[in-house]
Amino acid sequence: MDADKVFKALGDPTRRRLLDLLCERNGQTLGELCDNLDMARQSATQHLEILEAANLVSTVKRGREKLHFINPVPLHEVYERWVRKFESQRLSLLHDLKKELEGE
Amino acid sequence: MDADKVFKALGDPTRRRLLDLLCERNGQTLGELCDNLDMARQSATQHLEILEAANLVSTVKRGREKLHFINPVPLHEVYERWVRKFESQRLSLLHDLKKELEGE
DNA sequence: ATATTAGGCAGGCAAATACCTGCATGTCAA
DNA sequence: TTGACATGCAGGTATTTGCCTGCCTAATAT
Repeated sequence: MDADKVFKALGDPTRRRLLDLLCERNGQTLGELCDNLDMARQSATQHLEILEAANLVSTVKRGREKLHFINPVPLHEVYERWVRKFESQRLSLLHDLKKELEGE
Repeated sequence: MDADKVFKALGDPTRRRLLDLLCERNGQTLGELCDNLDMARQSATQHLEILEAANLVSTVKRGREKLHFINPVPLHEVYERWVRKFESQRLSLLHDLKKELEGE
């Protein structure tokens, strides 16, 4: 997994919206996704390309349509490698702050 | 929580590195953090400002030093609102794909 | 067969981003 | 008090990003 691509992909609200849309109904076409986006089709295409490069979305061609499927695996890996690590610090934050304010 | 600020903040590798550094040792000064970054001090400052605006880092002044503390709460909220939601789709992906390829 | 529809390709532009340098301020220590 | 050190402030620039328009191809429908 390319963590940088995943984080960059998630860094844009339009792309998170796309993932949301696919979460509501998986396998939507480009056109269907565009209907919910308020931007030109080509702009949406570029966002979907970024999501695909990050492996967050997979596509399948069916006739002249392109179907989009969400892939949650990279998100889980991001969580495992990044979020959990920082969560374990949670309880110690206030303690650290206090110690520092007291001049250690 | 401003989800957009958090995601944007996490979208840069330098800022993730900063969080990593603070995870190793909380409460580091700007100078200490810079020593591990290979960029000008002012660049690091800008990254830290973004992390602070996203509430991922809190700072305390002690004399002429500025101490930085990681705040894992927004990360947990991001996980709750975003990652878990998509994880629940995991098992259905292959099923959806199969269905679509068969022409539904 | 031809019109319509779904999507791809190429290029162009303005704003945001991630760097930088130079100078100013405030704190500590000799 | 004066020099060294930690950080803040103010631009300046090159690259990336997100959006667009215009045209092209391929598949379906009439």
